[in-house]
Amino acid sequence: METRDADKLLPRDREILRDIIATYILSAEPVSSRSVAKHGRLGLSAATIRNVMADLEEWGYLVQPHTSAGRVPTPAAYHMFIESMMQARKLPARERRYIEENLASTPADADQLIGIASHLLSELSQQVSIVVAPAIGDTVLKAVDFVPVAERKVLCVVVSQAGFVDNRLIETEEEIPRQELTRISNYLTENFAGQTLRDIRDRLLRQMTEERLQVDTLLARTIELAREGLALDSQPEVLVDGASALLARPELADIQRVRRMFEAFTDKARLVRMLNGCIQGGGVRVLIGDDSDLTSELDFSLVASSYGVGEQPLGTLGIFGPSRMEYQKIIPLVHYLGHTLSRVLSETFAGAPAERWEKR
Amino acid sequence: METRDADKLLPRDREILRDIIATYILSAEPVSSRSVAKHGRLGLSAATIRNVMADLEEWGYLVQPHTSAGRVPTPAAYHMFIESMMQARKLPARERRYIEENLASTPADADQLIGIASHLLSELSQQVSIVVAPAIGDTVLKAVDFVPVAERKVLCVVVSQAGFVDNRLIETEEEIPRQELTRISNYLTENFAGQTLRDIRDRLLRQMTEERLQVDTLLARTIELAREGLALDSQPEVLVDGASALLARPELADIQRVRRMFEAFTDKARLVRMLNGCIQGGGVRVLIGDDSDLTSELDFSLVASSYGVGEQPLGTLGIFGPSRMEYQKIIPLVHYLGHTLSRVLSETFAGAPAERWEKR
DNA sequence: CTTAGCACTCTCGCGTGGAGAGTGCCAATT
DNA sequence: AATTGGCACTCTCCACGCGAGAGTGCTAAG
Repeated sequence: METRDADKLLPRDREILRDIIATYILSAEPVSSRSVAKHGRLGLSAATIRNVMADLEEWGYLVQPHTSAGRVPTPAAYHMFIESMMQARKLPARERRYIEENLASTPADADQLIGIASHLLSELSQQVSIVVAPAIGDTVLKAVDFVPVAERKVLCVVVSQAGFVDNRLIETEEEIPRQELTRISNYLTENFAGQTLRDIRDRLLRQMTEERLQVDTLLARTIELAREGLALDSQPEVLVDGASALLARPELADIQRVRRMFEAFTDKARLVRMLNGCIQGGGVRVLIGDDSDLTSELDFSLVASSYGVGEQPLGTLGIFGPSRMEYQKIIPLVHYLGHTLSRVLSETFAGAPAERWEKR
Repeated sequence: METRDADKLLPRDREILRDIIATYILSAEPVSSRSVAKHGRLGLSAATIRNVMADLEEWGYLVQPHTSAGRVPTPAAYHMFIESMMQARKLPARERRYIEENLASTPADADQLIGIASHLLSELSQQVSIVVAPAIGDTVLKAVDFVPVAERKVLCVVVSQAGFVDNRLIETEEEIPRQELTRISNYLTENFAGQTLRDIRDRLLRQMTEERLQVDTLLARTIELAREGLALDSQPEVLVDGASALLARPELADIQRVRRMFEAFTDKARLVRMLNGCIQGGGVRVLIGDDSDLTSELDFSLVASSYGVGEQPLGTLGIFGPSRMEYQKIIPLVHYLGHTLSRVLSETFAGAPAERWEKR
């Protein structure tokens, strides 16, 4: 099977392939030569279409499930379709407004925002949405606070620049009075706001080794609390929403696939790895079929985009569903939502408008 | 069909019913008279068993899917089984240790703890676990903190006595300097710790109307922040875990049921209502079949228990699965986990051992 | 190069029929 | 009077086959 580049195809062949893909996306059933001949605006007979289809199969753009069935697009076909056969439709004004209303109307902290974004994605696409929150170690500090909750137990609350809140319980070696905790909170917040947790922790630990001998108790305690409280080993959070809508689709008629899909969602680490492969560049990335083990097993695709504040990408958001998805709708949706989430985060928490997340 | 109380049944009938239920729980297939005759320790012939089974069907403890199929227990049968036919096996030491290691080894805040508990439940039962976090309005305040995150945007962080952390973004009418926010945090924490958020908010609002005229700006701001920050309208959080394990079970062979199940999980409000029906009393409650719309639709059961700190119940935790579940294992598991979670929460955050959550 | 025609292939739905499992009932037994 | 063996009956499940329908590939004609 010799593959053939997009520009090697004749315009007519491209048109036929486009028709087949578009039809299949809507119908979920193998497309026959007859239906292309009827529907297509080319005025060709079914027999001619058949010849072209045989060629397209040879180039690797179509497969048939069995002899005497219609044909189904391959991942390569979808890629070409997205690349050069569809015009990404602008997101309808209704949906833009809906997103705007839900995401930008009432003030919400960043964790709530990504929850809303996840829900919007799955609701508007009727597919599964996946949103990855920022990894804690990379977030830029806005404020730290230490709250005593029990004897020798201190709760460390970290607020990141982008408005994400994380907390962690620390067991201290000795009881630290409330006032001192407040002083330490203030000290850390005033001196280290604007740096990433990773940097702060490293600096404090270095400081500790340098001044080990003449260290005073306050500083020692500060370092102790920071070492524990700013630990970064935790996995980024992953939100998955809308799984039940997917179950309505014909490709999930058999339980085994449903199960594999759910197992895929359960393996958060793999999801994160996959999603984060898409984080470079501000645009939308699409993984189809062979691009990743996860998508190829199931004949699924992933449409993903990153979001962030100002220059800095923070997390990823995307849609996971059958390869046969309406890319003309899904891609603008993911793009718009990534952009809007970034904008809202920037406006709310940084006070400055986003630059990098240009409007499309 | 006249139902008949448990004590009206002859010992032999009870023994046979017990056998049928136990067999069905393991096999998931209608139980025949022959298999009872063979397996049972009664030394009766299949024909005799058949007569008894016909009676049991008449009393409402068994049904047959169709003539010439074995029989299946009804919800009434399960209830009787749980009530008086099984000895709740003690949880194996291995599992106790496993729970202990995961729940009580490293310090974790309450939100992490309920996450771990949820995961343990589903892992050890191979069923779906559901954990309901405390409703924010009912939690007892340990500390409040206001963190400025942007111009006129303040993040309110509330830590409850039991170690739950919640936060909410507030938009203030005018910019409030950081130092003043700290003073307000301290004021609220020192004066109101130990009361529920609901009470605090009510008291502050009343105070406001009383002193409206000669109110000073600091107090006004305090009230403004408290009104917004301690708002209680939010739904309690619900954690659902282990759905993929359930898909392996034979009762979910058809997609429609899987879908209904997922839709049930998505409707958090209903879940919470159902779970909270179980919150009274420290023990384990079991809902089967007709007890609730949710369980009857699917032939599912819910085994639930509440957890809390000291005297106060805070949330609910439980297992949701086919009625045909191994109650002898599941009930002790839910009981033990509810108890352990309560104990850990109490030890960590209240400093005092639980009394109400007695050891079994 | 296109197209009509045709033979060929494969799936799918449907009815049939037999095997198997389980029951209900009756008559015999203890 | 309770228990049991025997037997006819019912219902499910599966395998088989058959025919209809859909779609293709190929060939020969336009």
